[in-house]
Amino acid sequence: MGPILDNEQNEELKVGSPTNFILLGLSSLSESYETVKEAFGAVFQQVNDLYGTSITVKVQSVEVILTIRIKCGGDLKAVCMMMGHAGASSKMMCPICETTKPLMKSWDTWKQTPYRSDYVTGEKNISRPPLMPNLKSTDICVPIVHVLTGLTKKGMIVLEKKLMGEALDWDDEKEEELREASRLLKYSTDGLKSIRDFKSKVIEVSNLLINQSKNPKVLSNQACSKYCLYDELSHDTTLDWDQSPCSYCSKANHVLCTHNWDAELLSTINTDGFICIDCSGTTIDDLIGKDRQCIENLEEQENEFMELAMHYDGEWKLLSTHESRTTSRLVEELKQMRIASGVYPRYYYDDLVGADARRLTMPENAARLWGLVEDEQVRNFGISLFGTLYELFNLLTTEFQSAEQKVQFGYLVERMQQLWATINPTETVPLKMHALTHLREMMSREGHAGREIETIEHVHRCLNILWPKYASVTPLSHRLFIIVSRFNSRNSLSL
DNA sequence: GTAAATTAGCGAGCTCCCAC
DNA sequence: GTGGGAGCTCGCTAATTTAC
Repeated sequence: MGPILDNEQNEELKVGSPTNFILLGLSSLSESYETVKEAFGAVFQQVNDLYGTSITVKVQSVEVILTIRIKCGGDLKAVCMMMGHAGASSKMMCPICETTKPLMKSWDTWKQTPYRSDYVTGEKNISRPPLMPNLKSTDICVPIVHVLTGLTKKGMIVLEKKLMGEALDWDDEKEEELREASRLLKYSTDGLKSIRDFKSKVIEVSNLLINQSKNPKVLSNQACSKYCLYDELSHDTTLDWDQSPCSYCSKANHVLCTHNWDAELLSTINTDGFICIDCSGTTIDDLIGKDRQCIENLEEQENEFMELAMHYDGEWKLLSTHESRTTSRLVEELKQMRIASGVYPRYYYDDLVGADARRLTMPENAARLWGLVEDEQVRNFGISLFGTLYELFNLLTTEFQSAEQKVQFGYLVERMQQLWATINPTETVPLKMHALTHLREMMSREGHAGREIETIEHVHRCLNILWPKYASVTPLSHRLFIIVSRFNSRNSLSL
């Protein structure tokens, strides 16, 4: 809820600042009519009852009576929901006026926009009771930037379909070369990454093999004497084999084959917890079986290691042409390749359209885009269209208090609609273009206050970010308290 | 200078609703 | 039942920043 005061406090109010807003409620439910009504029905009822009532306030020490006005705003979907409207796809698609879709199919009739006089459930696509029935159609405000950016984007899509196919004369063969280069680049970068991963895998496997083969507890002296091919060496008296006493008795019957182990390695062996054959209750056959299993496991590990090593060799040979080329360099090479191609590939076009819609309102960008179009007349209209949008955005950054600024706003909206109709004479009028007409009237009537509605969209976005951020805070009432505290009485909101 | 981490932007896919 | 328009979320990618 945002109070907009027409007194000396006005100077401190910043358009679009959370300072102007008091958060009355918060819900993580879906934006459907039923859930919103269930969650906030009582609040809407109270606000609705305030409509048209009077309060006495002091303005410069003089008591004056003010009549409370209630304004409803948000994106078109939210406005439709508030007024019980069926939605933008319905026949009488506008929640503010009684225009119909058929009228929108012609640029000659689309401006017939008689305001709705009432909101009767079951009539004129009002499918549910309005959440605030006291509100009139003139109380509905449309978020300005929301509409303008939407139109910018929509305009680009329409123009893309109509004009770009003809405007860009590209070389399909060359484009395929670039696609191939992109695929190679991806393979190269993935390959370089896989080599890094492989190196760490080699280290991991090596450590595993060393650790496993270091375990002396596997081989008992008896088992070793039967199994090991170097039995005669296993009793080498130059080595002290009996350094591993049993944990439960004094026996130290652990022996290792000298073929595999030298004194230095033996000194690194940890024999803590060793249990002799007698105390462990195992048989010689058990131990031999265990030994065999151990050897097989070792062989499996070695085979895996060798396979990886061979794979590594193959990978490296394949990627040797990219030796010393880092990811960044490869990316840069591809960029240069694209530039050197000498055509306007779709990549270039994608970059242009993929940018923020607002960026396209800059005259130089509009000129850059329209420079691609051969048709001089279309180019001129296009530049004018985006130039007009640019001027509209600029006007919104002003105080927007003087009559001249309001007239200028109306003129720019009119000009934009004319240009749009000239460029897209056979296109159905987009809903946001229709909303622009209401927006023009609203800005003229409400002045700078009309822009406050835009803040609602900002608030919506901020809350969508804040809510999951505090998801772990319980109980729910505490979470709500934190979020509301962050929101109310702040000059700015940092997320 | 390079790699890792972070951030912003975009498109696919979704729901909802209505017209045909 | 199908298609279209509106807006939303999610995941991917590119751009940017930060760390080494």
